[in-house]
Amino acid sequence: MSDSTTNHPTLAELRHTAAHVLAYAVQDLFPEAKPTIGPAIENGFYYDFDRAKPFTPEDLERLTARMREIVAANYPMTGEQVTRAHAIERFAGNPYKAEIAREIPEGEPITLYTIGEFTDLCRGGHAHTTGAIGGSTLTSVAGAYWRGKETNPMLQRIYGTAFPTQAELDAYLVQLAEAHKRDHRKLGVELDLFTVEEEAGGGLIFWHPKGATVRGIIENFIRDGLRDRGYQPVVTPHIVSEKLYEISGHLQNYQANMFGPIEVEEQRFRLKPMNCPGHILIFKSRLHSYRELPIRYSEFGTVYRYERSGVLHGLTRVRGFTQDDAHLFCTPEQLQFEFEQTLDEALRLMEAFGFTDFEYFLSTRSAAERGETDPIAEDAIRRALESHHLPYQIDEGGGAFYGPKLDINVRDAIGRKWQLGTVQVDFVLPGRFGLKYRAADGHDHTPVMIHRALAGSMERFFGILVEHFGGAFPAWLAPVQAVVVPIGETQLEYARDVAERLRPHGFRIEVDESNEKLGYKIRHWKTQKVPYVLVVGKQEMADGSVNVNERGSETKRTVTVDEFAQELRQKTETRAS
RNA sequence: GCCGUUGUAGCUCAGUGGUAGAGCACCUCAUUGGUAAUGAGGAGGUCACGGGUUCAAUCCCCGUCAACGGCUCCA
Repeated sequence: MSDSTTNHPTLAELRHTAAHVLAYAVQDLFPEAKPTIGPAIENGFYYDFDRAKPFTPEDLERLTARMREIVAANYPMTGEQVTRAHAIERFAGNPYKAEIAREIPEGEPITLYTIGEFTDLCRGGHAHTTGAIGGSTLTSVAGAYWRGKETNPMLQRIYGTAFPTQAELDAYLVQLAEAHKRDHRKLGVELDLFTVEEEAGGGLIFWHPKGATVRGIIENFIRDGLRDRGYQPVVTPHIVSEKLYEISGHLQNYQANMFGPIEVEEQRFRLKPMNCPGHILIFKSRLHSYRELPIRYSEFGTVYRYERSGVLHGLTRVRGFTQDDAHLFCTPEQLQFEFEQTLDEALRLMEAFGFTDFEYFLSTRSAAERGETDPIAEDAIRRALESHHLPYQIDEGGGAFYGPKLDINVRDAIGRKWQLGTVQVDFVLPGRFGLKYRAADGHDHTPVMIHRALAGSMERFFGILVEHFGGAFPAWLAPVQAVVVPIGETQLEYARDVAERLRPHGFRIEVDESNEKLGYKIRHWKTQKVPYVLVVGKQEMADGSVNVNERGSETKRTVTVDEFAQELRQKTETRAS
């Protein structure tokens, strides 16, 4: 790094500078706390301190006030290069800093940076002065292990964020509030979509009628795609003999994520953590000719994986979930085409659900796991990405234990990233299970497998959709598409009649039979984010119409029931947003 | 699992060492109201659970459980 401080700092440099400012403030107010490391991160920065007592929210307030003074003082950030011996001596009272100084490779410069009365061992990359920080705030405290290792001492981590201007900080805080409003856990309760029940245990999802309705629509969409691309449905058990997972390698490679054994009549069973072994057994149950390939088995397969209680989170990190899973068995020659078809289908799915911003990761197996087929598998993935002109990043060692994979991440409506689909190439499991097909040469050959889940898990996909749409599902997805609201009791029969005329079209229609005033009823359904409220009063009853109050629109219009049906049909068929 | 925070009505939250409150939601009655909250009444709580201190604990202390924020970001 040639220039370690700059007049036009990047956001990361600015935030790294803010981390120094925080450490300075901590040095002033809590001199006993030992600073360790404090990098910039995606949405701000943190700094870890070794201190016996945790920081309280009041401590954060005091620190924020002190940081403001340090920023206002506009201290210049000055750097100096020192010898290793000097650095180690300088931080003799701080074993963490001393450890870092000792570990800096020979030949790399060791630098100290100072603002005001605070000097830190630091690689550099800062704003020129503390005054460059226009807006900064501390957000939370958390425990964190030194260097992320559970066996190391726990430090106190303070999180914060910083921006060049106060206005940008304010905008960020507004975005945080927006994210909070869209939180699928909150909307899940408010819109009666799903719950996690304490009596049942964490990480297990109860889908209420409205959530299950949306899930059904998503599943139908996926099923249509599977049918069109020649997949066959299969169904496999949730619990099978442990022996199956010995053969597959899951017991050796995946045990930490599996629920423990269940013993029945001296046989050990396991809840399935993945669907592939089951699908493999179906493939293996009889001989296959090369003429049958590719064989594509699909299943909405529910799997159970052990996750530590502390990491469970709403619908996005759970212990039981259903994958839109499928396994393709093909010849090596067919691999490339099948992989590309799968990628096409993944893109069709995500675009239909309103995602436009994607990131692709090619995850390879770790050096220890790699075999001679890995380059072939990786090449298939790379060629598929390149033929689609899709940019991608490489995640080394992030692959499945049986092979490399392509992961697709999306950005939602407020810019957050989520991992959705995964497509994996597997030369390993077919061999382990002794899978064969009879080739044109009359000999048996081992097929190649593709594992793929495009939505990933129904739970996670649904949770992401809830946040993406902020609970306001487009008409084709909404659990209730329209509510017929009579103004007074005398229109109730007519309202029911309207609903009965719409339902045969397959529309999801409710009638508001409550004894409330019109304004109340409108408000209720608006807060429930129903796409259409159909108001019917004397006039509408007289001419067989409905007054359409559409979500997101101020204008009302009166149309016949048939006209409305046509409009809703059109929106549903085109999956209009 | 580990660190921190929080557990009071279905939800959001007040509150006190002397047996518990509001708003919304729910139920009943009146009202039949033309586009985001009609009025009145009612029901609803082992104050997360277990132990301790105290004449007395929802409140203080200890433990357990759960939820939430983190525990990947490397001077």
